[in-house]
Amino acid sequence: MDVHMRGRSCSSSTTTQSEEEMMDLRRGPWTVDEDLVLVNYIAIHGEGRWNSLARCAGLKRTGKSCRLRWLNYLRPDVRRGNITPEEQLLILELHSRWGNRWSKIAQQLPGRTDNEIKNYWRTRVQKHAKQLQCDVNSKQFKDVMRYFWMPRLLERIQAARNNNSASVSGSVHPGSDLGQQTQFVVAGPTPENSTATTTTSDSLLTTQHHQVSPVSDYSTNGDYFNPVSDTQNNVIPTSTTNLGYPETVITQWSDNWDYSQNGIVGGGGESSEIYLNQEDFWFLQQQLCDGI
DNA sequence: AAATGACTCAACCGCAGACCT
DNA sequence: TAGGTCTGCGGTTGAGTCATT
Repeated sequence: MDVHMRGRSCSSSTTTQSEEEMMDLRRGPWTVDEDLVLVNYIAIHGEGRWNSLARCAGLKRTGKSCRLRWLNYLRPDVRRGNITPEEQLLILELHSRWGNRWSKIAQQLPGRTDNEIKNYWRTRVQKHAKQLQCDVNSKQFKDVMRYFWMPRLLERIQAARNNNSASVSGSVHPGSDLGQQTQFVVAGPTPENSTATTTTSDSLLTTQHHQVSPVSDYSTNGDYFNPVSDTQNNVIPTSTTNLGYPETVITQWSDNWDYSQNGIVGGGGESSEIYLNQEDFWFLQQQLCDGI
């Protein structure tokens, strides 16, 4: 925080609770005018000292509210739009490492806010856990994430990279350091005793791609993972171990994921989310109940 | 076209720790 | 050093939007 903001340059000193109550502070959604006032004020004076900032800028808001509005919405480097597969992967990995440390996780995703990541986790990830009828912190669900969800995301990233490699070499997406810095730990029989593969994302992309069954022909039918037929019994060769699980399980899991469900976010095949249909959930639940 | 339910996400709240006087 | 204030974090809420019936 800027040291110069520590001083109380505005007319009044501290504002007591009762004074605040008398100032009929505004609450609820911000207006365009309020946004402009806040942005202009911060452009001149910098951020920080939110309570005095709110007073000096003439905003009838709490300092907290101003801070939140700035950090989560008005800041110029805030990224808008869907969470990309790369970001999803990073969130899953970092959450498995740090838990609900949203701000810490957000620091690893440039332009994303802790609020956004927290919302993503609650609306998407916890939803899957709920539908699988297991706790989001349970070992079973963590296994689903680690051994299935994350590899699928990696495949998706790999596929996207392959598609883009002709025109843009080596890019993940703007603002992401995924390709340069991030290390993932995904593989291994169990999180606790695993001989986990620690590698850069680039090499992991290659490695992981061989550890899970290949995706069926989404590139030609445009339907990322919509099993048309033969979803239970087809044998897809894998070149290495299937993370300690029987190959049939991995194959069946893979073939029952449905990426094509009409999107809550983005819609259809364009969605970056991974969805399950009812049969998928039933199947996964059976696997979980059987202890895989 | 209207009603209903599901979903998203901006914004709020309470708390803890840091900081200031 | 104590008390007050500020900041940042994680949890929660509810208005708005979209899809389905």
